Amino acid sequence: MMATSVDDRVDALLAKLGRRVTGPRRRVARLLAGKQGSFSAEAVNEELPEVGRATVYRTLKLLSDAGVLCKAMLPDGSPRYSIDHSWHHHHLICSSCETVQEFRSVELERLLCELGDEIPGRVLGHQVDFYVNCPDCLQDERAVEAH
Amino acid sequence: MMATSVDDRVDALLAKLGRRVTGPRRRVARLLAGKQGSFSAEAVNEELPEVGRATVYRTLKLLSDAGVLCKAMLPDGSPRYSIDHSWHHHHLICSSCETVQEFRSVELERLLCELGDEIPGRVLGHQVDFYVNCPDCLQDERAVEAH
DNA sequence: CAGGCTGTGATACTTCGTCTCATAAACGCT
DNA sequence: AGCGTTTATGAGACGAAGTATCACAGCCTG
Repeated sequence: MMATSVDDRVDALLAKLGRRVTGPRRRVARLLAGKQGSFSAEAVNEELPEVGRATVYRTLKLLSDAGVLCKAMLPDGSPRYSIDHSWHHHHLICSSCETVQEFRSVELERLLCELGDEIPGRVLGHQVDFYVNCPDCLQDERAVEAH
Repeated sequence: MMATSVDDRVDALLAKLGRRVTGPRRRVARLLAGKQGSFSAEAVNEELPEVGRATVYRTLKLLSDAGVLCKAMLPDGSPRYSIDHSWHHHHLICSSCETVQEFRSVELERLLCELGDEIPGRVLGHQVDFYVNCPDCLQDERAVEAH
């Protein structure tokens, strides 16, 4: 059944990590599975009053570390989580609605890799963010302009 | 005289912005002028106990907006300020000592610009961060390994 | 079912930044 | 220089976001 597939995947993930399968973790995972776009830790916390705040934060960190979630920073430094759909990607961050979208470019990746060789020291990773106004927000903007 | 050159530049900047030249602003600017590398707002605050916290934050924002300082985010989202030496640049962030360095590449800039055209919506800006272990930290690491 | 870990949740605490507001300082004008 | 307007300051309250603590619960193994 569909209803159990999320649980199954969470079970498998936790087993792989040697962590226990618990009610709160399932509840968080189920909520996330049903979410579109990006969300803040605090939003998750508010939507799950039956799960303690500490546990929400712990679980988000757990899932981030496991690569299920990915954490992006808004321009002001506040984190947003989103389901990690693809292995290595970058972000399109809407400055207006604060939504985060994934973005990929083979070319970009290749260039960044080349540049890494010229950088003194050891390169651990990189991050590219585009700050944008997403199509939806542009639409709204036009609607406002037209009264 | 050398002693007044920092003040002169701050005076000119503030005049250009239509802001007042005040003691606290001079004190912050003088401190920053003598700094190497990157620093947190709180560090500046601690080094200037005679300047109020709100004023330190306000002045850092002022100088950031004016392009004198530039604000980079550590992987955990905490901001670091550094003197902005060149107009458009990206960052090398050491995960170990948390130092931020400037980084520039014409090629990268061109590619990012091209990619911007393909992105749906309006692109406002972009940001590229490399997470590294800087040469100094690698040196220290080797020293530790060798007992 | 006993005993040990792991996980949980209430809550205190910390950190970082903003807001408020009475006071003080800067600056243009004369 | 003195005056009045405007802007800036600083003490402290406030708020948001995340972490630490710790007693207790519940899962798992033997």
